[in-house]
Amino acid sequence: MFQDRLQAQLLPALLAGFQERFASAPDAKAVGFQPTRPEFEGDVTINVFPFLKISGKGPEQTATALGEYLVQHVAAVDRFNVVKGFLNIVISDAYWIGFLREAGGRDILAFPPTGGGKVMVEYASPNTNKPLHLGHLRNIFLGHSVSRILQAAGHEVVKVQVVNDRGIHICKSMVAWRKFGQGETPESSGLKGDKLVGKYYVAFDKAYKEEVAVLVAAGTVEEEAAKQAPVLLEAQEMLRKWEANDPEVRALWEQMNGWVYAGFNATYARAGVDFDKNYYESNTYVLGKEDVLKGLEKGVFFRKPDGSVWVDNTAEGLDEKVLLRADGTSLYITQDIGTAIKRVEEFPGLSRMIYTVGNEQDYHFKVLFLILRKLGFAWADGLFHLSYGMVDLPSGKMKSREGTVVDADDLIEEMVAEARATGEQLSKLDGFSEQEKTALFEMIGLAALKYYLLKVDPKKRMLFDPKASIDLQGHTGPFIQYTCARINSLLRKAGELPAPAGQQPSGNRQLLPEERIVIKLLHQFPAVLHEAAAKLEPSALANHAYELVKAYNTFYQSVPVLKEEEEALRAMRLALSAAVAAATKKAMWCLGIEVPERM
RNA sequence: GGCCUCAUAGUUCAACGGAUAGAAUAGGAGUUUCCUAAACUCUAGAUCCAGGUUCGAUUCCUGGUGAGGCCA
Repeated sequence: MFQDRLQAQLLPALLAGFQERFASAPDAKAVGFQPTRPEFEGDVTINVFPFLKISGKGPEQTATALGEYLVQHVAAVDRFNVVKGFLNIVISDAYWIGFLREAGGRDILAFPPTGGGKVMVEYASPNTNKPLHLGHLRNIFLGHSVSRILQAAGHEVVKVQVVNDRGIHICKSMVAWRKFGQGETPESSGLKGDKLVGKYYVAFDKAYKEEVAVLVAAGTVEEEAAKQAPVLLEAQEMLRKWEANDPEVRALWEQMNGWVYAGFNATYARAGVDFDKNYYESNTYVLGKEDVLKGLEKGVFFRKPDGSVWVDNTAEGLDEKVLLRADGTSLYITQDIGTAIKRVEEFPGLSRMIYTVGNEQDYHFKVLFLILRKLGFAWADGLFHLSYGMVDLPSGKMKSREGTVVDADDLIEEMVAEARATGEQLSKLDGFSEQEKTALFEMIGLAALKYYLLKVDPKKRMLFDPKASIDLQGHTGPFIQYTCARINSLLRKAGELPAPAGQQPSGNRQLLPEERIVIKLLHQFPAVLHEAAAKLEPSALANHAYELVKAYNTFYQSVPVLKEEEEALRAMRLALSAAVAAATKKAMWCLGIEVPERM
C-alpha cells in the first residue's frame, strides 16, 4: 500500500495516539485517509466510525481525542475540526510550501528505485487479413500506456505483438487477390498494404456469397452450399498447400503479409507505439503439443477413448477443455500454452506477463492460466489478462460485415483534421512553420483520441461517439495540453524577466484557496501513479491529470503569476506552475500523449 | 441451456463500504482595456426494481428486469 509523505507522518502518530488515549490501536491497514470534502474545513479526513469499538467512546469524542493528539505531536498538523464521525485535519501552509519546494527540485512521480523486475506486455494481436480498427486502437493504447506506467514504476518492460499471419483467413485474401487482383500492389494502386489485402478479403466474401446463392438457386441446401462454394474449397486447398510448404503459395503469402506489415507499421508509427518483439503465429502454431503430451504423462491431463487430450477443470468451477483433437491437431489454447513457455525461456527472469486482450476472451485466459499452473510452472502466478471492454458505436456493435467498422487510419486522420480546423480558426500560431503546425496538429489530434479511449476504466465497455469524441474541449486530451502550453508560456516569459536571484518559496506565507487546491492535487499525484501501476489502470492517471489541470486553470484565471509584484510570491507561483506542468507532462507520457510547448 | 460482465443527470464518463453522489457535454445566464477564452464563473439535472447484511450501501449478498459476451 502506497503512503504519501503526509500519511507517512500521520499514520504512526495516529496509531500512537490510539495507544495513548485508548490503550489499543487499530490495524494500520484499516486506517483510511481521504481528502476532505471541499464544503468542510480541512485537508485530510479520517473517518473514526470503524474504530469506535477500540476507543469505547462516541464518534465525536474519539475524533476529538485523536485530533488533539495529532495537533500536539505532528508539526504539519495545524488544527482540526470534527463533524459527526469525521476528523477533518488542517495541514499547515508551511507543510504545503515545503512540499512545493521539494517538487521544484525533483520528479515527484519518480518511484523509489526498487528494482522493479522484468515484465512482458503483449498489446497487439492483429490478423493479417484486415486493417486495424477502433477496437485495436483501444487495445494498443491501453497496452502501450500500461507499458509506460510500468516503466515509470521501475520495471523493465518487454513490449510484444502477436501477429496472426496464418490460417484460412489470409488464404481467403490470397485466393481473391489471385483471382481478381490482376497483379495489383500497394505501389500500383496507391493503397496502404493492409488496406489492399483487406480489400481482397472483402472481395473473397462477396464472391463466396454469390457462389452460395447460385448453388442454392440450383437447389442445394443452404448449409451444404456454404461448404461447397468453389472459392472456399480453393481457400482450403491453399491452406493445405501452405501447410505443405508449397513454394508458390508461400511466396504469395509472404508477399501479401509483407504489404500488411508495412501498412500496420505505418499506423503504429503514427500512433506513436512500438514493439520490442513480434511473434508470428506461423512460427508458434506448432508449439504446445509437446507440452500437452508431457502434461498427459504427468497425469495433469487425460485422454478420451477417441484419442483426444483434455484437461478437467471442473473442480475449479470451469469445464473440461480439449487440448489436442483426436487427429492430434492443436487448438488455439495449445499454441498459447506453448507460446507462454517459449517466452519465459526466451526472456529469463520475467516476473509478470500481461496479455492485453478483449474481455470476450476472459474464459480462455482463465483456462490458460489454470492449465499453466497445473503444469507446475512457478511463473504462472505472474500471468495477467488485462481484459478490456468492447468499443461500441452509437449504432451498436462494430460489425465488419455490415461495414460499420471505424478504420484506425481514417479515425486518426479525422481527429488530426479536426485539431487543424480548430487550431487554424483560433490562429494563435504566429511564427509556426507549416511543418511545425502539422506536427502540432498531429500531437493534438492523437491526444484527443488517446485520451478519449484511455480515460475510461479499461474493464468497462465503452461507447465511441464520433461526434463527441472529436471534441477538443472539456474533459479531453487537448484541454490538458492547453494548460501545459499556457504554463510553458509563463515559464518562457519568466525567463525573460530579470531573475529574482535564488528566490525560493518561503515557508511563512498564507496560501490562497486556489493555490492550496492545486498543491494538494499535486501531492496526491504519486499515490495515483502507484495505484495506476498496481491496478494497471491508465484511467486513474488520466482522470487525476485532468483534475489537476482543471484546478490549475481556476488558479490561473483568478491569481496573478507574472504580474504579481512581490518577488517571493511570484517565485512561489511560478514554482507551483512549473511543478504542475512537469507532473502533468510525465503523466501524459505514461498515457502515450505528448504535450506541446505552444498551442 | 450453462458460465461471465455491465446498469449512475438528456448523453458520455467518475466516485478504498463513508459526509449533501462528482465531472464533461448538450440546455440557461455571464466573464476579454489583465500572464494563451482549446479557458473561467454561475444555473438546472441521476444511483434499473424488490429484499438482505451494516452505525452507514451507487459500492457487498439474494432474487427480478434490461443490455452485452463466452462455451457449445
